[in-house]
Amino acid sequence: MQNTPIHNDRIVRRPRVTISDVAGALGLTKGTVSRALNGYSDISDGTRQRVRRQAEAMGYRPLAQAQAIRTGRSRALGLVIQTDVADNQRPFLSEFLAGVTSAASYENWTLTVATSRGGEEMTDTLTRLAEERKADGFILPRTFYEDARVDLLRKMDVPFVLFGRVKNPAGCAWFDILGEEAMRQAVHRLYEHGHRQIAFVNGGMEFTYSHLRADGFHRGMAECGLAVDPQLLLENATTAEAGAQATRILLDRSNPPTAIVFAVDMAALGAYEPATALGLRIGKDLSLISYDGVPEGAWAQPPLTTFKVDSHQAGQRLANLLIRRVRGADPETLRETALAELKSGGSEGPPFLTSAQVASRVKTKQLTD
Amino acid sequence: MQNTPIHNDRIVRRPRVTISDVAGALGLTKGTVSRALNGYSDISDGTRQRVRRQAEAMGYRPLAQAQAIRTGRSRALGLVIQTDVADNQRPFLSEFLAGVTSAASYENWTLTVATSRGGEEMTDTLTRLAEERKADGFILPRTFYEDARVDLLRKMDVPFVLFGRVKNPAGCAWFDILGEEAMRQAVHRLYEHGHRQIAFVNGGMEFTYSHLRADGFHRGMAECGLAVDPQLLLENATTAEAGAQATRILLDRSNPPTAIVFAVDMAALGAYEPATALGLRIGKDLSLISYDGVPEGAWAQPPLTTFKVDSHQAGQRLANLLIRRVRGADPETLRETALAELKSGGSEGPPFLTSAQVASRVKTKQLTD
DNA sequence: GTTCTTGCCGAAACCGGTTTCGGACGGAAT
DNA sequence: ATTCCGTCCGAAACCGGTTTCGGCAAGAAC
Repeated sequence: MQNTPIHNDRIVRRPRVTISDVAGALGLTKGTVSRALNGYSDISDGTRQRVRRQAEAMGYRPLAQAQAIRTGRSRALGLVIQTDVADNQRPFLSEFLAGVTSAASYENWTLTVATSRGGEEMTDTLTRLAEERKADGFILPRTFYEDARVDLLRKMDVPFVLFGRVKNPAGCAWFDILGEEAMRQAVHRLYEHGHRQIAFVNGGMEFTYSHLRADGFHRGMAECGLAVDPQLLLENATTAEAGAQATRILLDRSNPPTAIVFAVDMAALGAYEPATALGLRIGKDLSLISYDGVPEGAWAQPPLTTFKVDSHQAGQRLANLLIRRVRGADPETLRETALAELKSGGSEGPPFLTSAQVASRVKTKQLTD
Repeated sequence: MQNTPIHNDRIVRRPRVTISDVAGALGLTKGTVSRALNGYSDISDGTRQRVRRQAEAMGYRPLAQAQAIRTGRSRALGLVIQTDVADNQRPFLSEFLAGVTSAASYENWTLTVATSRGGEEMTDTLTRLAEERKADGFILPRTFYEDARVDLLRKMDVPFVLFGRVKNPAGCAWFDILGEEAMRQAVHRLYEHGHRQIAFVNGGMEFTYSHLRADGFHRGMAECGLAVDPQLLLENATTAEAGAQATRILLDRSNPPTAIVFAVDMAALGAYEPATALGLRIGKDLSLISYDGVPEGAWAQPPLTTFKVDSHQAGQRLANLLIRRVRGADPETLRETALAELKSGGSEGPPFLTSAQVASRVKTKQLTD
């Protein structure tokens, strides 16, 4: 009997054009062809041209896997999505992926995706993907202020780019949307509407974006000559429930806000229910401006005014940056930012009530319930 | 000067444990170790045990890329997401990916993701991924009734599994949610509420699911002893706009429905605006039941009653099926289905009006506008 | 006319695996 | 004591690329 493996395998698959085929057709050796295509300096221009043309004509495409075992690089980007956090980025995942893969495939790269819940699994997954060379580098979405992934990849000397920023930016490349600028503009917009009592509900302080957006809010307030009332600052609201809770707290203050800036859409969406229950009309008695541009916002009544993030662009830029990073560019030269775009939805406008009137309406409503 | 490539490259990366390391530690050759680990019959049980243990102890993990250049398989699943269709699956992409990658990584496989707009690019992308062996097989989401991807992969003899079904199922493996069963139950539920005039708004007829859901609707109607009024059947509504348009048409009939079954959530969400504008209260004067479970549904007032799909499970099962398929299993043995789960939201209930009363209210409203 | 460069390419090793082939060894049959 | 046959492993080829090394030929320097 023949010597056979236990698993019986499928065979076939259309033969590919190999580098030897190209070399044979030109009467060269495969080593020469390889050097010609990879831009080595010891190949004459004439030969290089001939090789390029022939390879093109025969439809030769190097097998990334075969290259990888020698070079260690397989022309694959890595993306590990964390599935256990309340991630307002999720609705945009499709567009984000489209951005990443379109930029990647333009350079003939591909994208390897994995998921993880929790930091433990994240470390394992990143390590495994890097060691098995399923990814030459990583895009790290949703950065934390102090990010364990960054430490890990730095230590392993694996290239990466951040979607977002981090506390210690040394050696980091990134793309980010300037959320601080959006928050600043939100304050200005509300100020121009006539609001003076403006609250800010931030996201989770473990994320970098929360620190930045808080900065932006404070800057905006300062520029408008408004004092920030610590009573009107809340944190850690990334879900509708948390947003609702925050809204109730704010409206229960002695000097309730006439407008609230939310760092996160999902939290802002939570404001509708308690505000309505207290007899306050969104966009009139209570104005909201938020950030992200989640599709749910368009379905709220009135639709949520928000700063929308262009996820497709983000993915595209990140892929581009990472490819350059893997090819050896200095990370500190690979830093780009973009602005979020205001999508006015009707959840903000000139105040119909003063803070005092809001307070008394809330009191009244609470007594009658 | 040295002979150097144009791109200067990064070096290093922590050394891996190779098969030769394992072989050396045992005083065997790497060929023997390879056969031992791959279950060849010409290795004694004793040796196999020793090799297994040693490999485990040293933390040896074969490099999929290196295996691939000989075997043609790289332990990678392929997923190409079409980004140009109105895809109500998109909100679930994150969960779907989590399902796929968790099942894949359990078997030490990875996932390669690409996107495409349009069928042309789809063909190119699938071909490229298969030829470059970035994927050993594909998960095909969102199947069409007649699906070009299936024809292509059949011809190239590349393994695949469908998320959904197709017209000609020969040689196809799949996982699918029984949308027809959901539609059937929707009719029953509305019938029990007391509805007799039930409309059906289907999705795009190029998709298989639309044919199946139509079947389910008809079966449900027949089981309830209700005749299907062709005037109350519409198609090709997959967006809110299309759903709104369909709703206006239906309510303008001489015998308008008291309840509408939608094949797609996004279309159902479009019904709220025109119904409200015509003075009809959703869940009372007009009942809605739909399918998908998109998050937006929970934000509608009242929340949309819908059959929710478990995307995580779907991804998991599909990954599992595809791995078995690549390993050589007969595709016709790889077919699984699951049921969607009803998520009651308040958009349906006993009818407050008869069809005639709906008609007259619509007429009145239209005249006064 | 040598010798020294320099430009350019072939040859071969190498990457980390898989697979084929053949032979050493031991026990059973003759 | 041969012969024969399995069992089990080493050796080497192979997959499709990359990279090192050495050498040949032509032109420059002497």
